Amino acid sequence: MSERARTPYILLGLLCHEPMTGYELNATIQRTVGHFWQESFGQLYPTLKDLHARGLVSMSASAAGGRDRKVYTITDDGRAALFRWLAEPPQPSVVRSELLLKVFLASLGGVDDLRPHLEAAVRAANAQITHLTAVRAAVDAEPATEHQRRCWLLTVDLGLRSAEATRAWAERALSEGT
Amino acid sequence: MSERARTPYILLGLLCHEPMTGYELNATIQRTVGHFWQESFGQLYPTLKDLHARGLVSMSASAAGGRDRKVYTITDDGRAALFRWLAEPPQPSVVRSELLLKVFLASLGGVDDLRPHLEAAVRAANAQITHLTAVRAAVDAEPATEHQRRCWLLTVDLGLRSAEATRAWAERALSEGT
DNA sequence: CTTCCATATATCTGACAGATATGTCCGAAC
DNA sequence: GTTCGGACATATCTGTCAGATATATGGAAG
Repeated sequence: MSERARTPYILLGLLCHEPMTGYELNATIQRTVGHFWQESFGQLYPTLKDLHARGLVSMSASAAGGRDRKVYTITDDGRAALFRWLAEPPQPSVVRSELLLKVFLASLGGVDDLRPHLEAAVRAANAQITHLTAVRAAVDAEPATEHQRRCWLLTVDLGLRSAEATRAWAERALSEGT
Repeated sequence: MSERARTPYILLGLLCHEPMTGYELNATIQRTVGHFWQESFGQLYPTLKDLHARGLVSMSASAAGGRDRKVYTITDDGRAALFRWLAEPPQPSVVRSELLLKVFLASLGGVDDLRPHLEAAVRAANAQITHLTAVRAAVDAEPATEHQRRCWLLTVDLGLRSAEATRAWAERALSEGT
């Protein structure tokens, strides 16, 4: 686990609130930050193992009672590592838009191929707006401090603005498409 | 090279315009689609080798005259593969915003740590807007058809809208920050 | 009673970014 | 005239990560 890895920190961040299993961590990520952050089990489980080996989390396994279950709890070292990382300037995200690539390359094959892609983009943006509006409503229902809700709503807000910008762009491109 | 790989297609797309070396392909990518697509040499050179092995591009090496130089030209098979891919619906991009992750987790450590990150985001958005405005001006100077310019400008336009949305969001977050 | 879904863990493959290594050619400073 | 830096040019290696796959349990619906 080098400098660049970020999976450790989202896990440490969520474990600050309460101890969880890997499965629960994944579900929580999807529910709370799924609109701007994804994790996969292929990344999650090895990272938890590594975090445990480095003493940033502690683990309590309960194979008894049938179902496998490993509950992870953040340690003081883990909290320290997280806060150190949070203070560092965030690295710019690597963007790779397949939609825009196809728009750019559409100059090769005619705009007719492009229309379905733009229509799909409008539908996706609308779905995203619907989803984020529901998330925004859910945040208020969440048992959390006012400050926590404000930070969370901030992330939802940028998601909404981006989705709306994308929708407006795609609709304009469709109406202009000669 | 599986179904999911997209590096091959940007290379094929650019080689539709003119034969190029790997180095020139990288420079062209940065100049034309750098605002929404990046490539690295570690991905580019092996992909060109593979594309050649599969007969989607032809290669003409000229080690003579000192400097190494391999010029790649797209084949009919390459063009066919590209157009097949362009017709497929674009896969949604995986988003992973380190800035938003730190905003979300800021509920743990106080907003004071957040302000420098938001100020950096405003600066980055301004830089991006400046850059894309310059790109937009450069597109008109480019020797290309009207249709090509339209497709290209469309990608620049979404970049500008996104950057403006991000700037507005970050400025609002800063002014609201109690 | 079995089929389907949520819970739960784990590994493997392939895509990809970033770093590193190596070497040439050319123009400018010195 | 030579050395130094930057553009040109190729290539590989490491580590991060997404997605697919494998495996197994418990509970609810049918």
